[in-house]
Amino acid sequence: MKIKAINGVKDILSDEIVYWQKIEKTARDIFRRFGINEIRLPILEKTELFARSIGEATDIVEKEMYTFVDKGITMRPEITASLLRAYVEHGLQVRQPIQRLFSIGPVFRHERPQKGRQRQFHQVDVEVIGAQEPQVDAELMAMGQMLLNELNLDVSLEINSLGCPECRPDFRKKLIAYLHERHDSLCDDCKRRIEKNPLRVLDCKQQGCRAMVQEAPSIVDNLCSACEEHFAAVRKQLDRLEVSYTLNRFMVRGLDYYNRTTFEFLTTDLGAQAAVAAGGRYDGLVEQLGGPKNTPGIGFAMGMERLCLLMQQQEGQQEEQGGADIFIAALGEQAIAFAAPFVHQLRKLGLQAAMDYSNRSLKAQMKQAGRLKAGFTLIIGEQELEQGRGILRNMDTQEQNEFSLQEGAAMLAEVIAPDKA
RNA sequence: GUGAGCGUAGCUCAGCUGGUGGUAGCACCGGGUUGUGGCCUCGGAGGUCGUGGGUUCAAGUCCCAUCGUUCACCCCA
Repeated sequence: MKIKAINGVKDILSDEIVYWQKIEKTARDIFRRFGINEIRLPILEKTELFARSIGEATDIVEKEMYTFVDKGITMRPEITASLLRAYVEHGLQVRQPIQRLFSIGPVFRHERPQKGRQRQFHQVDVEVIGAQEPQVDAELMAMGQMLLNELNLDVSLEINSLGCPECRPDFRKKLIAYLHERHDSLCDDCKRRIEKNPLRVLDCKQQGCRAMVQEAPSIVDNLCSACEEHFAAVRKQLDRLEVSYTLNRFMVRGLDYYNRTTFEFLTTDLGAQAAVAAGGRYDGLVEQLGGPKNTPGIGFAMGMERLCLLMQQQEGQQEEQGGADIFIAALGEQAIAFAAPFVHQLRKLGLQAAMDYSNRSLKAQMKQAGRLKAGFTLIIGEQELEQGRGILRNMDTQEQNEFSLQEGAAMLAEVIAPDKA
């Protein structure tokens, strides 16, 4: 019985890794421009951290966490909580009142896997802690859009406001009352949601619920004046930054800590998994985790596997893996003995150099060189070794020249890759 | 947790109403080229048809179970 990877996790093989590297490289470059610094966080945290931040009654906490019950430790189902924990723990606010941080890594949720959804997946997470201005909300969305644009991805931005502890309870009551009146026309899931998470009904995919929800009271029409003002300013700023978006009055969040601005970057190309990035404001969460009072915050996370899928899917984008600078084909034990240190020297000089020790036929070695996408092949046989001259073949042009082995690796590097040597 | 589909070579898949598993494609190895890759050509290796039962003279094919997997629901990046 072969041992296979467990359900919901995936090996990322090297031909796919180019997409991951591109995402990370692009993200890091953009974060640099926006003054967002990296922070690396543990994957394991006290279970309580997630229960308190994400919410005891959320699906994530209730049934999706990988928890070592006997140790009270959980593998993070998201990054925001960990990042805020670190912020509070190290008192980062005293170094710089507004902290702009990002973190990249795996997160874990025990859900049934499907397209674009795994049990171990990876997020690029960005948080701006300590700034309450609506311009920050807009800036973050503009940055998200810039990032996705630079990855050549075609996505749309939807935004909404969820209000705050001032206005949401009233709206919630209003909505519950509305839903109760129409209880019979709701789907079974939504009947259940009325008490548990009434806002969720707004986001239901069932036709019947959808139609009914059109007439339902919407959050944006029931914001308190402070929230309304904030949201209006966010939208105004988005316009100034020329970020196009649509208002989705029915967008809600699955995590309890969100308030005011929420947003999602969506695609129609990933089946049921529309959101490639999502986030929102969480004023109050930092305080709730023991941090300074009235610390606002906002952030979002991007799903890396979803981005990878999209990159591969949209416009057949393909990332090419770079090839070797040179392959040394050595024929015979003596040539192999000579070539090995030569290859080592080339590597020291910064070139990607390769050879094969198994003394295979030249044909086989040429084939291998081709597979490695080598720019050049240096052929060293018994004869060449005796004469001190290798045959240097340009693999693209098929041109061949003699190369005097006495000239050494540095000269060879100069010839084949002057930019690297 | 719920529902549906699919498990045949490393990968992608044929295999009809049951009758000996395919010169299949890609990839791999070797020959054609006594020492030259990609293209071509010839050959080779690679499988207990997911597993366990059942029906049958006979099961990759039908039935049941089980495991795995995919998609969808729930939920979410």
